[in-house]
Amino acid sequence: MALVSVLLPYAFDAAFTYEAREAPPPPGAVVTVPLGRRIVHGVVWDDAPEPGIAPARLKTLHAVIATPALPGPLRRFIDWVAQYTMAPRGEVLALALKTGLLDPPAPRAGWAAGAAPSGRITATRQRVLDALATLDRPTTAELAAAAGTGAAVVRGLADAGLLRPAARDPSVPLPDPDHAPPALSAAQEEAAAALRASVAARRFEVTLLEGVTGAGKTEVFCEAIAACLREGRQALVLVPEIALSAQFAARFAARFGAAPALWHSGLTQATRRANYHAVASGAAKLVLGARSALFLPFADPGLIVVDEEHEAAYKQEDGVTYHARDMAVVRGRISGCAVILASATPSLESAVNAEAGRYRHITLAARHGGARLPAIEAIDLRAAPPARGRFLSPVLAGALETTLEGGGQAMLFLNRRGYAPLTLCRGCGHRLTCPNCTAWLVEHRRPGHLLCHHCGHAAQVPAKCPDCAAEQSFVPIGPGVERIAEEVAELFPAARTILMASDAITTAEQAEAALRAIVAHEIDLVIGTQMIAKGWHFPDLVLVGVVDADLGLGGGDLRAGERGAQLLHQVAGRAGRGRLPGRVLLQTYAPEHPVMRALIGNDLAGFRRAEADLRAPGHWPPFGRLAALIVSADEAATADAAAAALARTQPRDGVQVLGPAPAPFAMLRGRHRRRLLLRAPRGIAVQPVLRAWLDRARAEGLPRAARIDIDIDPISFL
DNA sequence: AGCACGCCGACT
DNA sequence: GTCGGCGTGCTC
Repeated sequence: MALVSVLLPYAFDAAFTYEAREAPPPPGAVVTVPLGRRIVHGVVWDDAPEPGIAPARLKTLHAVIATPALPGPLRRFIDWVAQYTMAPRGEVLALALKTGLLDPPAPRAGWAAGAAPSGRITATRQRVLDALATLDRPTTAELAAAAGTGAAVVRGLADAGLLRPAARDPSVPLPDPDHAPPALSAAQEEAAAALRASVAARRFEVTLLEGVTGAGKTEVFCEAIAACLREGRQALVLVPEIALSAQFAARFAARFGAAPALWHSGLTQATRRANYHAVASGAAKLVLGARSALFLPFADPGLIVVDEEHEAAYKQEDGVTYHARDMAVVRGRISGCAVILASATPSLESAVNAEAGRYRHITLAARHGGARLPAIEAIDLRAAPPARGRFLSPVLAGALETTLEGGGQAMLFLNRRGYAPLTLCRGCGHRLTCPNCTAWLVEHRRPGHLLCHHCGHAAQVPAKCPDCAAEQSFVPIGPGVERIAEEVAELFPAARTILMASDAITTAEQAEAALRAIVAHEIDLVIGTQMIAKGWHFPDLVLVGVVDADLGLGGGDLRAGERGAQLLHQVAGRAGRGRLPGRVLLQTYAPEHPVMRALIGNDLAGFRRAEADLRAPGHWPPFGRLAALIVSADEAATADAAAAALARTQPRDGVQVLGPAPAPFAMLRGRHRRRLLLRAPRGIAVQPVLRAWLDRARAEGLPRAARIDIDIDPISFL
């Protein structure tokens, strides 16, 4: 009897061997197999079956599921991601194989012309029959809408035998590459031509598409998508967060005359299932999704676009820790298709790859449609400090006043949710911290409580200080966006404002409604966090004020400067996108900081070179590799013992180990954390080094109660 | 991921 | 005396 290898979507690295009674199903087939006393889903894998399994343990394949097989490139991608991230292969398979999606979506009840031409044909009934002739098995609602009548007429025709039920597979709208091609500038057209050629070459090639904010990158990569559609192949566009997907979906619908198939966690099960099968069959030609869309079973992928490729949100932090931008490149290589990385502020990784010739580099240096880049100035808070208890310097307040009086739209950016990031006792300086995490509790006035941003712990401000027993002694320190909104309401009571933060705007619909109100200029002043930095196009926005440009630049994080420059550049890019020139004011205590200088001088390329010069000598990424070992345990002593065991057994030749140190949040969600960092030159594969290290540590008594999480290419250092 | 087996606390 | 807590370990 034949043996088959089946990979199961659980934390197993090895495929299990089963016996097949009939001809074994080919690799990729989705099957059910017995596991313990359960029947579970799995996928026939490419590994050679293990012949040595004791016959008593060997079980028999249960069934082959009638669902699309996982294509070979996807299987190889899963294997690759697993070996790279050091996650068990089954855990990576679980990202692709979701049990609830396997059944094909139910056909939709539709109508076709009936056989019996009986019954009266009224004018309305005739309209329905005319509409029917132009549609493919429409549903009752579609048919009624097309005929401009109600469902009752359709029912009546069905009862009279003039319509018969005819089920229809859920159709996916077909995007048309020539639906509404935009007028491109000469620079855009040149870039578009290069990208079209890259897609048409039908082979792996990565292009870094760098364009200043407002340069029209989207129009340009839409030309690559059009080329892909003309080839009849599928295009995938990744966005860093789903808040952006609604805006993109609308733009694609306008450009291609059909909405893209969406893929993100916010979809209903029925939609996910329909889209999964449409992707697998190849019917969905344009897919817009979050990072998990990389694991969809594309039938014929021709292009992958990673928009805002520098975004940290592409890094999956829990479970399998992968960077979707890097994995998109791998997916493209394995699938043999073109990859486009688009950004106004490319990551140093991608910039270095482009410079080294591994990626093609296309730059759009000017804004589209004659709009100019905004003028960026620093406000030195040492020279022009805000009044006591205020956070807007007189210079910024004055600029806001001028803008608002002139009927202009303005934006205030502060990357901090809530009212105040810190609450402390006036008497003794006691700070309110989270009991589960090493973090301050952030005051939120809207629901009216303190909140831990790491574990969600909520609390009330205590009436008495737990340390010095002083009564009513707690005061909020520092601003969050809610506090800025309060200050703005006092300064400009007549201004129509909106507060955009993730706690206020949680759904795509809310984001869309806010976007509409701002574009319609029903809002004078937008106050927001990170959420307002990205992608939005507000044509009337002329002034952007950054409340705390220094925020996030300290703290010793490797990428703090790079991230700060990217974020501030993105925010600044919201200004002056329409006809009016934009102005950006950065409130800072360090106007001479390289990040401020790069922004004011509009010299991000120079900033990147300076960053590269800082990182290259020490083999810091992207000139070397990093891997983080996060040790966590219920007891601090256990975490310390495990960290010590890892330190004792650390690898020595050619690599360097930093730590152990308390992880920046030494306690998170009630677990004690320690971190070790492995740094290696670029040419060394860190995975084998880590594997050998863990083996040594286990042999030397690594406490079993400690958990070790591995993060290859860590980016956040939290 | 489940679902076992396996050793220590409050009940019919 | 038993029911049951969830800690480690195994599943072809």
